[in-house]
Amino acid sequence: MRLTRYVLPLLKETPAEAQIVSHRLMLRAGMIRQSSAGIYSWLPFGYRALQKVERIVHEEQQRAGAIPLLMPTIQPAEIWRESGRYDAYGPEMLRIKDRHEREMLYGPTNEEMITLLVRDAVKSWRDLPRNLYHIQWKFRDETRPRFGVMRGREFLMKDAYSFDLTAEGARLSYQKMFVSYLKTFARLGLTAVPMKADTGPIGGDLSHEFLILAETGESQVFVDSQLLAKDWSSVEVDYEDPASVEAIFESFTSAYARTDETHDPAIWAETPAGRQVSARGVEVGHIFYFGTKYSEPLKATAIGPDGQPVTLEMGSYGVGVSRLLGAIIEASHDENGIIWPEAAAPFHVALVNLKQGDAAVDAAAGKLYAELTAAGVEVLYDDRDERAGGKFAAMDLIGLPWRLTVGPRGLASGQVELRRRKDGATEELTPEAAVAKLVAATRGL
RNA sequence: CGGAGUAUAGCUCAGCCUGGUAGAGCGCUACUUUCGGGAAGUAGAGGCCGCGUGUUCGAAUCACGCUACUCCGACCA
Repeated sequence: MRLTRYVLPLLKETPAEAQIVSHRLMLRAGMIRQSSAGIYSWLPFGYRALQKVERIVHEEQQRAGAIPLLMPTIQPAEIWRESGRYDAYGPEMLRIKDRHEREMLYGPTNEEMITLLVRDAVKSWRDLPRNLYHIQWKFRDETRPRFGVMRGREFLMKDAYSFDLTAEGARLSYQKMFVSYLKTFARLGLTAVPMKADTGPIGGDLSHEFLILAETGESQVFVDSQLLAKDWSSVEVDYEDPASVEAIFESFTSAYARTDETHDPAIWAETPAGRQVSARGVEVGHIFYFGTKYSEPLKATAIGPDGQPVTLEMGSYGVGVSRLLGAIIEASHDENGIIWPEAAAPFHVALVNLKQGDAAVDAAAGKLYAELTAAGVEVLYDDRDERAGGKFAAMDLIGLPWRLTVGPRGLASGQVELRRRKDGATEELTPEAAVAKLVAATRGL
């Protein structure tokens, strides 16, 4: 993409409303603009990042056996009456009426809707287990939205729902999603620590929140450093093998990791003092096993092998996709701007033409742009007629993983400059070598 | 939902106390010089001063009402 043909409204100064760094940087980098409290437009650059994250979530869900579908944002009130949640949900639910005075709502979550779909579509134990998910906008009318997309009212969420014949089966479904979350967050360059969460009336140990450690996190967390020291980036699993899934689940849940909600000082004390890490965290995922809480009132059953109907065992699994964008930036930035993890970066490379209008530089940069693009590398080509300092500052702000600089000085000796955003590592190399290196570095993203 | 604030140019803000027809910096447009880490000059464009009512000869400024937004707290992917 040529910057002169793009829409990337960068802000030099920090907008007054932004309190935390990710919100400031998302506004300054031209990713989002607020529409009303807790509701945002995603500008082209932010939308690309959102799509990158979405794609990774899709891939890891499907790898774990979940099946994508798409349910509506607007739901009829009656299905919530059927589950008994319509009155219980409270003012967080945005309730609306259509022209026929029918009561509708903007979905804050989809348990009812998916349960009804599955009730009609799944009749036999042979059709189980199943896990269905979608990535869809949700609305929760929070009393106090804040922190940009970290706590919006409208937000993009991945929600998966598992259906099993038995509680043991549901446990495996739960563990598969658990592992899938580990892999999803790892691909995004994040360490999202699974923490024991409240299970409500169901009880048991099958609810976890995944939190990214960040100073601006909303929750206080307590974690055994041994858990943080694990290798998060190369979790290998065979989803077809329950023992493999279980082993990973066990290895990531054995050490102490809790938020202030479930924190128990007595148990915490059993963790050696030298390993006790207390920090702040941002919740980016939450998974539950809740048994027949919805299948019971909504009468979702399947005929078992013995010919008798069985009420389905359910779990639900959420990832705050739009929130993840904020969380990634909270976890990865410096004083100059965003530092995108490679997998989430809106573009792979910022190609900087230092002397727009100079025939030799234009030609060299244009050739690099064409070759990289043809090779599948996503390039944002800064072909604006700006001074070097302004371009560098802008590119630092938007934080693409690589910056390839072409200028008359280097070109005189046949060199271009390749700089890595995350550590500033810089090298001079030929344009051909730069293309080769970038193609190799971005392969498989 | 309790408490506290804010609303003036695209952004950051001044002006309001003490009423007299709208300001700065950045950004934007044109030109000149400059040009490898946010350059300088000159000339421009850009405002129902959140909305309404009232007071007044006259309201960005005073009074009342409303709306939106932000912050602190209680709650949430």
